[in-house]
Amino acid sequence: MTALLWLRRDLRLHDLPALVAAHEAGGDVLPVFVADPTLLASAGPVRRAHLSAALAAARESFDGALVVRVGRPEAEIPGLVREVGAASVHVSRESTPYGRRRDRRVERALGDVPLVATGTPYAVGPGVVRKADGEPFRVFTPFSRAWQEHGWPSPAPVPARVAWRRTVESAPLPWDKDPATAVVPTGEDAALARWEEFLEQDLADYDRTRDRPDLNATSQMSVHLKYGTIHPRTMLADVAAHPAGRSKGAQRFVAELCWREFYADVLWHRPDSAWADLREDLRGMDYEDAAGAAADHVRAWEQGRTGYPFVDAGMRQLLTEGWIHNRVRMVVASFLLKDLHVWWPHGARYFLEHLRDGDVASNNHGWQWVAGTGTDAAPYFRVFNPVTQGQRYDPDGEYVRRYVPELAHIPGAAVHEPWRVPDGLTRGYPDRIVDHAEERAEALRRYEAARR
DNA sequence: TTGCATTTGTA
DNA sequence: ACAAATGCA
Repeated sequence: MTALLWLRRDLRLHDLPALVAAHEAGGDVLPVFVADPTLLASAGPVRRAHLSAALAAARESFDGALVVRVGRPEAEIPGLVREVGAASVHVSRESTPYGRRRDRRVERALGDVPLVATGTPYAVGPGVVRKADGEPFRVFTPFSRAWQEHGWPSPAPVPARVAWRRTVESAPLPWDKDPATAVVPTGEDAALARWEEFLEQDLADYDRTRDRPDLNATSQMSVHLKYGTIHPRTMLADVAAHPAGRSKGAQRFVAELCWREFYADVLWHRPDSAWADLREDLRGMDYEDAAGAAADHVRAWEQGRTGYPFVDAGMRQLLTEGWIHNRVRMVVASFLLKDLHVWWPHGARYFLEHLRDGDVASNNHGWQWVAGTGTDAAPYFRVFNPVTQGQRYDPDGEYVRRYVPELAHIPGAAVHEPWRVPDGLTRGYPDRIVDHAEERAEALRRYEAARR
């Protein structure tokens, strides 16, 4: 008897309840990944290349047994079940709108063979934490308190001596590596190695260093959470057992993990919030046409040529590394939304295409947070100043100079305002495409008009 | 009902 | 200091 272990965003061996369930089914286990053309279509070359590398690493973790198929899951999974005579298919429960629809389709196509969901990619399953009246939370802080009080189980043990099924042909991994991917190690071993490094070097001071993109002090674990090369429950257990586990830094790190859980919970309750404004009263807001009148502005934003160095450094980090520091994500998002008056889904789609850690729940709700259309009250003051943000969080200008070579000749914090430096704009760096003070006022006007 | 909290900007 | 909206207990 064979149990299929269908991996989606769980490319690991440790702390994987669905693997425990597949093993306990009693026979051998066949791990499979289905490369779904629908999901691949929304991913740019960086994410596809990273997925390919993660699959290659997972195949090693699974002792060579991982089978990869390319096609629609509702065809590939039942086909593989027939091919090997599997009695059950085991997965982690999915919580995104597309994933939930897909799993319903696969369940129907499987007929009598059960699709068994065990666990989720979260410490607490989306939909579980509720207010006293049973309704979901709409604000992060109360959610995080209830989430902490609810708690989570210990990491799941790796079953001893899993009998991997090996008689099945696998498709080759169909995507090429790209230069950016080579610099970010992937796979379960790499995830654990990076995690240990972060615990040792940066956890204790995380509350003070996390907002500094010049320091490389963040965990860089988002990509590992995205592909499931580590489970957040493992991370929470390691933080709790760490000497600095009760420090301000550790508390802050746990809060960041909680943001991920909160946004998955919001998406669980409101699948439409992936691409539509949660706040209905702001749905009539006046936006610029990103493909029409604002096309030149949008292209400048995408290419990192807005004339605002902190914004441009972030957008160039995205293009070269497939990743942006979180503080800078908020600043570049605010610039597209509040300075260029473009609707947030345009930015969210661009991020998902280019970010190697692109995750619908975290990414799109993060964009809604910046837009002020999301779950938070208090959007009225949420217009980031691209210059003062740079001066505050990149105080020596090192982050800007790292990504914007046309400004490398300007020392110190002066790099944040090259238009005030005599030879600041002489090496090909553009002048500001808009005046921030004017556009901030315009954004507030549009916000007020929409609410009336 | 009322007090509290809110990844910020400008004065 | 204050802006000034909203969810939550």
